[in-house]
Amino acid sequence: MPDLSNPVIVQSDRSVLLEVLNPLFEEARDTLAIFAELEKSPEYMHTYRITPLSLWNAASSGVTVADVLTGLERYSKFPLPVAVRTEIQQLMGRYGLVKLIRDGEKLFLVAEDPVILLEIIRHKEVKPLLVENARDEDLRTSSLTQVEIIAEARGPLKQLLMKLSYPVEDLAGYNEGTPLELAWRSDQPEGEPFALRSYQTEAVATFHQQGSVRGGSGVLVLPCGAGKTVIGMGVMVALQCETLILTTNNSAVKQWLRELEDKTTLAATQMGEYTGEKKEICPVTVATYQILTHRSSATAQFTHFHLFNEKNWGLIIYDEVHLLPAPVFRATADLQAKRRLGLTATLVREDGKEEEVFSLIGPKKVDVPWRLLEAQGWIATAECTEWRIPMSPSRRMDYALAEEREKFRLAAENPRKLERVFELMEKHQEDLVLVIGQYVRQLEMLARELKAPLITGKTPQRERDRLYEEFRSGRVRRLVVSKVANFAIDLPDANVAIQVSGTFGSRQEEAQRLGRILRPKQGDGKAYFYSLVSKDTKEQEFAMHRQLFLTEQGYAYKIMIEEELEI
DNA sequence: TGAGAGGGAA
DNA sequence: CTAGATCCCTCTCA
Repeated sequence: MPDLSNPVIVQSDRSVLLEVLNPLFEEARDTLAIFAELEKSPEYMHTYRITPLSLWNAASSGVTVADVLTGLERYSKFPLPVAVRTEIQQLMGRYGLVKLIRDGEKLFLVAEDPVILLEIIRHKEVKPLLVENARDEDLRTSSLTQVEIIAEARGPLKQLLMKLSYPVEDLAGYNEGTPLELAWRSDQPEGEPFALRSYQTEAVATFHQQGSVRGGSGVLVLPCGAGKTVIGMGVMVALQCETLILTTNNSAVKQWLRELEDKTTLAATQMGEYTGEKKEICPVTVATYQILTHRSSATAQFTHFHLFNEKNWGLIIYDEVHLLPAPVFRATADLQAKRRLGLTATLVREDGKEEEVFSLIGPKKVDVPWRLLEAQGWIATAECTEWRIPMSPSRRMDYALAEEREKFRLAAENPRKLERVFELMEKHQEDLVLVIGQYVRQLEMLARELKAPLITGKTPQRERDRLYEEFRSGRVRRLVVSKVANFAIDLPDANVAIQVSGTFGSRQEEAQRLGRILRPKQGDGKAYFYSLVSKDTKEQEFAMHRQLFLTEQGYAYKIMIEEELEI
């Protein structure tokens, strides 16, 4: 029976339309997020797509075909297209059709259905990954259900089978690594003893699975502010082994070390950093991705890959796994016998290598919904507004005549944004406001007009520290910041962010910037995020793409349109 | 030994 | 697609 009051339309190409203004929108969105990817999020109608990977990620975190189908049926206006129903069954059923298991030192690829196994081992790229006598035609009988593979081929085989649409369930287990004793510190320096939040405890347990082969590798998806570091440390405490932590930049390295020192019993001598600055190798070592991707100019070899073998790591933590660079994937393919924990706020990568994450780090284990955190008061409620601001008639003319590549910048630097910034400043006099933008020229102008300090990449660290401190103490209530805001985790919290320009459509960027203002606040506890874009321009289009991530995370954007001036 | 500038990379 | 920022290495200067 059609029920037109429902918010969802499922189409036979596996795309899903969701009405934003429908009373069931939020419920339906939270359901779709479990097994579908958000593709577009304009004001009134969001588009999701059910992909093989989104189904496999769901399957690996325990979601069943029945869950998906009933979820879709509950919110759908029309009966599910039969084709979609069968495709979901077939695709989702493929996860776990083939498994990797271990018997002593040997690794086997296993399938209950001999036909599937035969299809796989006949494949010419699979063949070289099997042990020699398994390649022999004569050994293949119609009832063959397992075949030995070369142990080193564990990673490459999983990648290859992913391409052939047979996502492998890897149950071959792990090396324990060198043991390392560590625990949470009971003597917290600052009052309250430290305790994991309930969803953090659950996340650790789901990853760990009491050390069984079902746990031990995979990705935890946690919204900004959910405490990724804490969960990483929780896994370390559960596993008690030497650990390599890989992260995006130097300040994140410092942050991990600070947190480890503050919250665990590890002694300072047991942890170190492996970066451009220092090359320490300790039982717990924190390194940047960048140092691993560095090649010697003479030999073009990766200079620091030896770090992976310097110690018998029992766990590798991939912080912000959506940013993990390609060479590190290659190294990780050879590390499949080590436990691997990926941490991220989103599975979506701008380079589209989501399948590599699934094959080589592991499938999604846990997805902590943003709404849970908000409901429990761990993050602030944010009000997001996009202001569409027209350009002056003369600028519109310039825009129309400009080269493709100049258009974006012309729109981004629309001087009429300044008036809106002043108005917002007026409204938020008592608040701590960050003005964030992409073009230094534009920001210099804004800083001058607002009489606020400016921080860009050129600002020396000392100067930054001083300004951060002034801001933190409230002596300075406005800061103008460039792209440094995307990376600097030491930037103090604010409760208002005004984005005057952003890059071409990076979803992560928007998220990082919003993350700046999401810590719970005093007062009305609310955070405000404003994005200023020039009306009817490329900038407006790119803004839509950026907002995808926030919509995915459960934020609603309010669109405000400024009136044209009379000519 | 450490700070700082300059260049290349992704 | 740009412009901007970061990181790593190397070199120089005290």
